Amino acid sequence: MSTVSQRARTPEQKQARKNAIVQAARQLMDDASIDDITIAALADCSGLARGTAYSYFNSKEALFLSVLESDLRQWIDELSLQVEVMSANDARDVLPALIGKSLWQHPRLLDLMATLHTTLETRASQDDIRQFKLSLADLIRPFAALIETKCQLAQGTGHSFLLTTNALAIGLGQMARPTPRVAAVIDAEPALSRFRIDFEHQFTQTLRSVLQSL
Amino acid sequence: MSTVSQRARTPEQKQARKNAIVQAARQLMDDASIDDITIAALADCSGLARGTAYSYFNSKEALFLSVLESDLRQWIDELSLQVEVMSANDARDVLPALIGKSLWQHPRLLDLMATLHTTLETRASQDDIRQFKLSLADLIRPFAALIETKCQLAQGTGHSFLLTTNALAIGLGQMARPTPRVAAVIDAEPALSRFRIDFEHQFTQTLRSVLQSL
Amino acid sequence: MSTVSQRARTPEQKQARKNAIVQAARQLMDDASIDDITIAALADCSGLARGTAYSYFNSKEALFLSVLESDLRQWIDELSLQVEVMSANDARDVLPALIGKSLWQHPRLLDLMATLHTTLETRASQDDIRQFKLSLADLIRPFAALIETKCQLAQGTGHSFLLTTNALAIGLGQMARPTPRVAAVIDAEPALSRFRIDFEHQFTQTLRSVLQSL
Amino acid sequence: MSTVSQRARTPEQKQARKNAIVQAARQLMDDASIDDITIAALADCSGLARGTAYSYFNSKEALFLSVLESDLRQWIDELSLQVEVMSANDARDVLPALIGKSLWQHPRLLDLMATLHTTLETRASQDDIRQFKLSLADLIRPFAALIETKCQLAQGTGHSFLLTTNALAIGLGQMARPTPRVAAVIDAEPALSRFRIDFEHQFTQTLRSVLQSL
DNA sequence: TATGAATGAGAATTCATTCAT
DNA sequence: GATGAATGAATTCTCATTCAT
Repeated sequence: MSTVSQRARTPEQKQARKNAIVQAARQLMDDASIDDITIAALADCSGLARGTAYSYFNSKEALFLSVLESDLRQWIDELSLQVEVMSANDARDVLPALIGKSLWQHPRLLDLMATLHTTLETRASQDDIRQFKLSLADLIRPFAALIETKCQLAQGTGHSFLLTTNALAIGLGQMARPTPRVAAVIDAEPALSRFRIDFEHQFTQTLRSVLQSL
Repeated sequence: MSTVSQRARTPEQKQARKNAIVQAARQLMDDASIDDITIAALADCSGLARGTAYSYFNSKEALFLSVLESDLRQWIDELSLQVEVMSANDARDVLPALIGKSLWQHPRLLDLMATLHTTLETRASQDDIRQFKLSLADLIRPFAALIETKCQLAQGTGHSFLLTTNALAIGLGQMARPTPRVAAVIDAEPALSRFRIDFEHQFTQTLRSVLQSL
Repeated sequence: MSTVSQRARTPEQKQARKNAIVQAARQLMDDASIDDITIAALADCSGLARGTAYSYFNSKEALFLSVLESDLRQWIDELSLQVEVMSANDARDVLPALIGKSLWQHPRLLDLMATLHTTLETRASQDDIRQFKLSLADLIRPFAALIETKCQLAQGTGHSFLLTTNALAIGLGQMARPTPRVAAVIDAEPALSRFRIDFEHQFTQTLRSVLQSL
Repeated sequence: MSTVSQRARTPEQKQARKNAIVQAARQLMDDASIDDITIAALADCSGLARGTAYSYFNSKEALFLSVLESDLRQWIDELSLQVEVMSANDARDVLPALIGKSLWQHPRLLDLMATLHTTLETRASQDDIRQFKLSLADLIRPFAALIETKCQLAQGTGHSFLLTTNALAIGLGQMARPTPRVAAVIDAEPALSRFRIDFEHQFTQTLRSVLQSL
């Protein structure tokens, strides 16, 4: 539970407040799924009042859309740095594993990506959706371009590649991180061993194939 | 709204009841998401009482787990027939498109697959999960084997292939079938045209690459 | 807090349940305004669970619409008996005072009538409004006819008379029964003595004039 | 959205501010009920900040009490002019229709009058209530006197007449101006045609009877 | 088995008002 | 006086599940 300054007046302070709320959300996501995180908990955790969250976000969904955007931005930034220093020879070989590894290390991002279509975009307002998607598009564009360059892909192929990346992150992310109860079942039944999934391996393999064929 | 006989006594009658409920669930899924389908509606639609559903299923989740199992069984059966008559030469080329097309024609299946890890397995009891997963394993095994044979894949690769298939079905299925509100946003903003996704194309492409490299 | 039988099965028992809830509402209205009565309190007072109220009424508003209908029915029944035994000579003279007195003795009815247009009909669903209004029409028709007969009024005049009655009940009812705070102000300021209103007197006077001129 | 000068220092400027807020309230009342008008909207519309409204009014209720007072003052002034030029012969005949017509043309006033006892006086502070009522008394006194003179009524009868006027304005005003939803129900059901009310007619009739008998 | 009445937990959101600046 | 960020109380309604009959 972090507390912030008294009252946000300047745009910077306001942004700081937004960040504080987003940060609280991140924290809570370590121990609970989005559905189980209440605005009350969020408020407590960020040291603000229940209603204050709503001066910064239109809804719970808008809030988590913001978390996703911010997490995604960080992730892409991180990755971009690594991709940029990559030799063009390696890129096709190394990129899939790099992404897979990175994704696996960002379970919150995997959660958010899976929740996006299921819950977030289902309940958010059109305006919030639009804003999020436009930001997302801006975020993706240069990254797709960078990948195209490094991997010497045809124009437009970068987007397609990221699309598949996203689909796999959602699908494999869910399969590879079962809830404790599901994990217990899988572990207890030898016949279910096939359902124990190695995210990084599976993800990398698939993405590598995709990249090969582009 | 179908009505069934007064009282199910024989195992056959009981199975008929189960089927009736599953059938009602299928029907309702045409117009609503699982979350929006209430047990009350299910009861009405199957001509039974609210409580009766609980004589046949332990929970709402267990019920939809049954729907998924049943849908999946049908789907695999259908597909198996088509794969079996496939010439081994074509298989690698044709299989991905075949699966993609078929999946796209079974939106209910796409919904169920996406809901499985998110909701169904999260809330169902361990027993129900176990039962479902064991059935699923039985269902998949011969299909994976068939694919391995037809496509001349190494042992175990069939499973891996189906894993990827599943991940893509979940991820791309969600992206390619936005809710009306999301679709409206995408359609209204030229900058978002990239988010309009051709499921069959994207799916087939990816799966073909995967198959190629196995 | 009254408790009722375990489970309402027959239509009679169900009606009894409805009545019990309505009765609880009546009870609570003695000490609080409709706005201040929560469904929770209502449930407690009727010995039922929160949700149960909603199997009998679609909304809080629908519930109070029922209270109003029932109170009105009783009131009209009572009054009808008295009007019926009235000599035709007296009727025009006596009716206004009778109504005025009776209304004054039914403060809950005054409250409900005032709330009807303000809150109840504003928030209830169309269906609930329709049902209420149709019942109301049925309730009023014979009463209006009775009045026409007794007071030897022209056809249709009874309705008009009741309309005015209603308007005065609403308006004068509010003015004549100020909240404690308002009453305190009026009592403390001599200049406001005119705002201390004798409901029965004012009501009767006005209604008598109206009746005279019909 | 009107904007006012930077800072009110002189009493005139302060009064101007108050007027600006009252004016904004009037504007917003054209499209929304008092309950639906938020202080935020009021602030926006008057070009002031949320908190500033509270330098001029103790509460939302006090504010609308001011609107009512001001509207009532204008209305009485208007009407007084017309009554003053009335011939004493006509007065009794013409006054009810004049008031009815004028009231019907001031829907905002009807709203405020209906809200007065229901909400405004219920929630305002004693001081605000006192102040309002005293102003009201001052407002009414000369008008009542004027009516007494013109219509040759006994002393004190003018007040009584205005009392009835108020009651009818409240009651009939509500009945004659149903919300769209209620109107839809009434229009759709032939059995409810009696609930479609002609305010001016009903009001004038009743008031004329009252006046006759005074 | 079948029924369907009863249960009751659970949480987002609004908005008048305050008060630090 | 003016501002507007922060506050936080307060409540309806849904719906999966149970269990008496």
